[in-house]
Amino acid sequence: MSKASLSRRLLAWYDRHGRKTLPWKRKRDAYRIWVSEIMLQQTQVTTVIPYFERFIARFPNVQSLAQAKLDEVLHLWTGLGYYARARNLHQAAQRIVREHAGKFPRGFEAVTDLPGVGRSTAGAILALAFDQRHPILDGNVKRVLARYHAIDTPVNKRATEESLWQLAEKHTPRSRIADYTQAIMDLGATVCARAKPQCTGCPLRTDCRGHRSGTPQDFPVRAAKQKTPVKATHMLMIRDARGRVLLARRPPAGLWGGLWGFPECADGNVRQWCRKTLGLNICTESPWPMLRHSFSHFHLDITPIPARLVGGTDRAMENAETVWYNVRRPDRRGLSAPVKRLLEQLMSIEETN
DNA sequence: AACTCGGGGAT
DNA sequence: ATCCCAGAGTT
Repeated sequence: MSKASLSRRLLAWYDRHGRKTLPWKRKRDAYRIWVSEIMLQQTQVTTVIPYFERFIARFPNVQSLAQAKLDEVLHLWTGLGYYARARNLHQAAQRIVREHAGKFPRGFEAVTDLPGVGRSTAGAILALAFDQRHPILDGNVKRVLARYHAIDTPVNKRATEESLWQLAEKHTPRSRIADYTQAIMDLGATVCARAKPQCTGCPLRTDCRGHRSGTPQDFPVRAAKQKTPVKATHMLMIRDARGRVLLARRPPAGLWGGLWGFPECADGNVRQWCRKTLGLNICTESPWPMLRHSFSHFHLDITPIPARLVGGTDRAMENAETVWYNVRRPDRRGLSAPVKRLLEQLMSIEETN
């Protein structure tokens, strides 16, 4: 047994080696901490930073976010993934303005009641913003605790996760909660990294059972998952006489919910599908090379098919759900990563014309 | 308790 | 190519 508690050693390490210059730590503002915590769900810090900077520059406070159009919020989320986070963030901002007079709530129940905020994110926000004592259990904490206690049951199982919550609660100190919360995440992100943990520099190594086992990298244990299936789709890049391309808004929920994308069809007669479904006559050109887009649960093989509109533009195709998009002048819409990439390729073709 | 939901960095 | 990341919501 070590003399000092885990939290005490962790805080001493944090005072020397913690990350204190992250953009959302420039000042202790619940709004900024909330936005950062949502962006950081299942997303690495280095990926989030430029998105966070742009988002805060455009929406510096909860009022500006609440008043924004969803299309613009999704636009600033384009490429970040998990777009339900953006929809929930927008809706939660409106509820904070309406139900909490524009002030971020300080009660745990009120915070978890906000869409997109669960047990761990609520704990992190309240700990980091208001120094309230709540445990968190994100990927970093799971890894640190699973190694420290050499937990050999899968962490992605219910029972293990519940015991990890108990350990997280037990280790959370009575004071300096904000620093401790940042400290255990920083340790997990740097010293106690997923690969090649640097145990030499770890303040917990004296009584870490994972380190004692000799193979700390074997923790945490995860249940094997089945291999990801492959799906296929065709994205129709229909261009009119002016070089504009047809985009349609996807359904508000589900995959890429609320984002704008190309009409998609399965394999078959593309021209016939287009006439029956969209009421448009087109002539297709030779397909572009297939591109694979990988999700956590399946791969999507995308075949981009450029096509020309035959005949005039149908007035019915200009409405709230469809638009003839000018690739030379991108506007503020949410786009999935592959659609954004294809639009940029279309634009570079326009440039050479 | 198991699925669904993105994209990218690291390996 | 796989793994996993400051997880939450739905079924």
